[in-house]
Amino acid sequence: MTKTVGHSKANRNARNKVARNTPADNKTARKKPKFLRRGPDRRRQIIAAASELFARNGFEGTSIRDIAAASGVLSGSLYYHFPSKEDLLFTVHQESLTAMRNEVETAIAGISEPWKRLDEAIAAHCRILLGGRVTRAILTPPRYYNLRGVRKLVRQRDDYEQIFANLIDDLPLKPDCDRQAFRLSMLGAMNWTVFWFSAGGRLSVDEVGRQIALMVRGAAKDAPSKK
Amino acid sequence: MTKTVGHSKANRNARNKVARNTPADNKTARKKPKFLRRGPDRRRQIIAAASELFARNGFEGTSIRDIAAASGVLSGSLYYHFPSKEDLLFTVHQESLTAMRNEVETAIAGISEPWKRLDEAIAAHCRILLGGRVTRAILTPPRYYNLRGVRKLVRQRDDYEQIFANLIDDLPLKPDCDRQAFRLSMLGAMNWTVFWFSAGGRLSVDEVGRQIALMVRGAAKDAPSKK
Amino acid sequence: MTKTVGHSKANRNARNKVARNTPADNKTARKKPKFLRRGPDRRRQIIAAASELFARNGFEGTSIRDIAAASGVLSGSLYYHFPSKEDLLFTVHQESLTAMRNEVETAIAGISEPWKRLDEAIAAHCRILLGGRVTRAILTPPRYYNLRGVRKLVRQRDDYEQIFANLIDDLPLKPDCDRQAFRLSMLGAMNWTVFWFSAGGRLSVDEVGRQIALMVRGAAKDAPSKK
Amino acid sequence: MTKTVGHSKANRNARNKVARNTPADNKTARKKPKFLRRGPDRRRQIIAAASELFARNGFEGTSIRDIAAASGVLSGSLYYHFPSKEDLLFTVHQESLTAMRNEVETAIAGISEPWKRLDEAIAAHCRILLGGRVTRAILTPPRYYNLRGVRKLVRQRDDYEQIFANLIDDLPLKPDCDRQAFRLSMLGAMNWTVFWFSAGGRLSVDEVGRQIALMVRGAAKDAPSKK
DNA sequence: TATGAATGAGTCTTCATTCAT
DNA sequence: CATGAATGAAGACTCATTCAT
Repeated sequence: MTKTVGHSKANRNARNKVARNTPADNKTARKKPKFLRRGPDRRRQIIAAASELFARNGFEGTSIRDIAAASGVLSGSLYYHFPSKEDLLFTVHQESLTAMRNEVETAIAGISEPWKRLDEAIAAHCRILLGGRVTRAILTPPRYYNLRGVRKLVRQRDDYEQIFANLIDDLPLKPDCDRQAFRLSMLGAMNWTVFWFSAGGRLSVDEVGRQIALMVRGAAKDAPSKK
Repeated sequence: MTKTVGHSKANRNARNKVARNTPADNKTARKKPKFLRRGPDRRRQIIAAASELFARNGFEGTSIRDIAAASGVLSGSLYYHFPSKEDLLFTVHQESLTAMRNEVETAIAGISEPWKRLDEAIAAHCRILLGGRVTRAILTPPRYYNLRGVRKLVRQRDDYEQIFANLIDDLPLKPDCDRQAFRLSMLGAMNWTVFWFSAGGRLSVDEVGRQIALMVRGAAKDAPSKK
Repeated sequence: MTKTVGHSKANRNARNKVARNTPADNKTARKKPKFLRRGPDRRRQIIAAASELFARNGFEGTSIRDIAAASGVLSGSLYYHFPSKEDLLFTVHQESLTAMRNEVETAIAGISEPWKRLDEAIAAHCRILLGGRVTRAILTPPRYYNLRGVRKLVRQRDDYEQIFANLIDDLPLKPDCDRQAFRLSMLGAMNWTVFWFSAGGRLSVDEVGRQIALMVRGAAKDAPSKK
Repeated sequence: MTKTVGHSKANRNARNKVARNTPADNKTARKKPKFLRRGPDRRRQIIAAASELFARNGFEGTSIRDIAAASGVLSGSLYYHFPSKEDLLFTVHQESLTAMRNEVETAIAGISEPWKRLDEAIAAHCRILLGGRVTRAILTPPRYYNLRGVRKLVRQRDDYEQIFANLIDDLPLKPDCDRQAFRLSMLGAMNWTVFWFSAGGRLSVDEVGRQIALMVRGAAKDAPSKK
């Protein structure tokens, strides 16, 4: 009944080093820039490849070799950069959430009208989500990984979603509207788009965001339409 | 070092009937209850177990052995009932969709007011979804299976969702509201609940449905509140 | 390095019963002819089906279920008639060899000229071999089965081939011709036909036999020797 | 009860070089000689082991684990060198055919008398066949593999056998001798030797070849025909 | 840093065999 | 006699991971 995941001896000990490997500190950790290293950053390449593959095929559906191939490396080499597949997932997550946070915070900066702020946040969230640069795993944190890892993951995600919680707190909503349910439903509507949106289809990314914002307005006390 | 997969503990409660047959007590309980679980019940048991596991862990995240163990059989025995894991998934899908269709159609039968019909449909969808009897896989058809199989799957799901399309067609919506986007967003809000709803939490299943219905009302031309 | 074949508990004990199950004594062993039993003889049906399948796909390439299906039974039922797959093979063998022996002995009966006798024996051997009623396994006794079984098999085959040894003994051959090598090469030429002969092709079964007889004549005393 | 597969004992002598790496002594000999068997030799070792095992036990009768064990590797490692068992078979085939072609072409080079050329070709074919370095599978292409693969196999084999067709074309044969049947029967006589020849027996490899050549001469124009 | 090669546990699946009915 | 259902060992293959070079 207990499923084991891999045989990752290095998981615990090695994770510490990398887990907080934000873009910030791999700038400092870079040593001996040999002439052999192509591209500006192998590590970035790997993250990008992993991000896309995880998003497309899921965590279990993506093999380390897939990621390696997409990064132009052999699978063994990945382990120089990341101690385990799970760690790579965590990093991808973190990067994704950071990117989303940036996008959303930038989008709402300087706007004060509450509904307008929400509109922009929704638009930003959809924009980055459907841009294909973030991982589907963000959205569906697999509950079955070892707990330590997932807790961190979930905490990060919750931190990000707190932005929306704050936005919603500022909204005048009908009294029987539960703000938590509202937030989660709204995020659901947005996140779900990854399963049906297709680039180049009838609806543009922007239009998708606009429609969700439109739908969500309804909970307002007086259901005001956008002006 | 082997990592354990978290939820393994949580499995117990959901499987009391079957749990007796785990490898652990094989040694003592063997041989006697073999023929007791015969008949078409076995098939149902397997479908139920698979449904739950697929829902919790995804298709790739669920092993045939997991399903077998949860059904009180050995892995080889599954193949007496289903020709392949994929086939099992398809069956689970079909059953899930049939169950959902029944629940929803029953719920809206005899109701004529369009918004009320939608309310009931939402409630029914959430009810069955969060009852744990349907598979997350319905919701996120993995694109990478063999195409023939998936096409069938997607067609079935689309057939089901057509119910909602029809419901929405009858709704008086604001002119700038795209009915397709509306439907997909609404389904997203509902389907996403499987990722955050927890039974016994603050919100009941019914309340969740009510809140989604509430949110969604906003897109109405005049945003009428429930009476 | 040691491969186990199945988990056939019943092999030894049960084999005794069946191993000498010639057509002769299953006529006596037949009891209670219920109205349910279709066809003259289930047992024969199974042997026929097995014979053809072994011949076409080899021993490992044929599953008990294949044989069962081809006999109109379920796999479990085969075990009423034969204690194991290997035993079935042995029976098939025996039947094949008996059939071949009959065919060959009939063909040469009443002929006295040694070369003519050989011609007829070759023709008969090819006839029955290419008639599809005997198993390829006769020809290539897999050396890796449990020794007891194979030894019996090989003995049977050698008994049959003794007919040819006798035929050859009567032949006036060149002094440097080794009669054993002659026999084995000739049998090789004949047996190999199963790998290339195709019914309905340019050459008839009879013609194939004739050509082999023709080729083989070369070893005659008065054939031209190497210079 | 588990049956052992006979020849397992006979494996030892043929595998002395590698046998050290069997599971048995893994415990003591581990970790040290890992990198010693690197390089393209591994590939050769695997091909050699596979060739022998396929020849002895057939394709279905040989497990990937058998081959791995005989190569001093674990089964998973084979897949680093060959993408599939079938692919390994194809490679073994190709190597075998190449080896045979070389041997035969070398043997007949510089000889002009047609019968003498055939004698040498037969000798060469038998020599390499009975040297144990080629696979029985060459000879009996199992018809049930995926068609694409088998077709390639068969084509290769036919290419090789074309050498003999050419040789035979130069032969003055009796008018009623079918040259195709002659070739196939002759090849049958040769190929069949793998089923009866035993090294160290009464007949040497060379003698076997000589005897087949002798037998085959019968089809010569001036050999005595049937009366 | 990267790679080639290996590892070993795990995956899905097949199959000979058993046995209660 | 036949069947439906199960068993469990083995099969081919995958994959995260390791490590000497």
